[in-house]
Amino acid sequence: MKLSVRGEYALRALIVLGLDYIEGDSVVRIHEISTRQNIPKRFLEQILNDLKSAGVLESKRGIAGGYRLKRAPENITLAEVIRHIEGPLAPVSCVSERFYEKCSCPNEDKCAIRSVMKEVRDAIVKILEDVTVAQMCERVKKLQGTQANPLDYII
Amino acid sequence: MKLSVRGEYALRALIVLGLDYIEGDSVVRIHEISTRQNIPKRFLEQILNDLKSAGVLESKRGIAGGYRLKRAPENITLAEVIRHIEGPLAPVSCVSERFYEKCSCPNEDKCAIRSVMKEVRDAIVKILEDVTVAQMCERVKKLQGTQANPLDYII
DNA sequence: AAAAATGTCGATTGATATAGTAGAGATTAA
DNA sequence: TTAATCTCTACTATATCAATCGACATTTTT
Repeated sequence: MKLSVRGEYALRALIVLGLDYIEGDSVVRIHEISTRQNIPKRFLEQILNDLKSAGVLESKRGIAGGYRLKRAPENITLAEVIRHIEGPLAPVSCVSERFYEKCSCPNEDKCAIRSVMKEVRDAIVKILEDVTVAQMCERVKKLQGTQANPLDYII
Repeated sequence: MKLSVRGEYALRALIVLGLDYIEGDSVVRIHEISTRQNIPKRFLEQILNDLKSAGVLESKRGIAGGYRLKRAPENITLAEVIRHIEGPLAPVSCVSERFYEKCSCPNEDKCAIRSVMKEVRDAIVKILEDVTVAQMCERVKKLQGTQANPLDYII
């Protein structure tokens, strides 16, 4: 699958936004996410905007602007996010459900590689479709204890 | 993980060589593998040579030359092959056992993404470390019936 | 109305990886 | 000696990735 840096940044940003998520209109600035997660700001801009167009985030402009989750973190799976940012989860596109592409092998239906890669795909999808942003936030809390860890911030 | 074309070609070639594998000195020409599997010949040359230096294949030069498996197909796992051709199986190198690299997140030990990606890595590795070239050949036979399928060859 | 802090959008860049090609050489069997 | 093979190194074209930039739009505060 090989997650790109872009995809990793997306997930890191979503954790920040997930931890911040409260019903209400609270919003987090790009700059804050960038600083807390050590992500180049201009690059992060693109990514957040992309997640907005995916319907994962919403934004507020102007001086008190920023981003927040558009949906509850329980309803955002890693699979959805990664698919939107990176494309197929499958190791080869000839076994991808949503991004299928014919491959160059002589007979796709009877291809042994394909059958193995389908297993790999299923294993990946099973995990990534199960894990939500909310669960990632849980893990963060469990791993770090309930109070914010100073190391989470760049000084 | 995103298998590259190079990696896929390597596996396709290994299936041909696995099916051909008999104790003895029988050898398959690059040209034949290239034709049967629809792989650019000069590109395949590199790949087979690479698998040779990995200790997976051996070769014979000269007019009756070609390649064959150096070890029994039961002892060659897909994990080994892909790792040699492509590098890490893990989606991010900060969870790779053999190709570990530090990532840019603020605190790697307490990183939630890392913990998910570790699960993904384990799932991938479990499959790919289990499946051998011999098993791939079994699957081919099962999928195609015991006699060679004409579609296997480019006419 | 103006200023300042934010998000928005499209283009550009530099580095690296990928897929493939090319040429000259070494080895072996007939 | 010839012809068919593998071997080795280099090259190239294209795509992708990570990041940067500039100009613009929106909103709040003063």
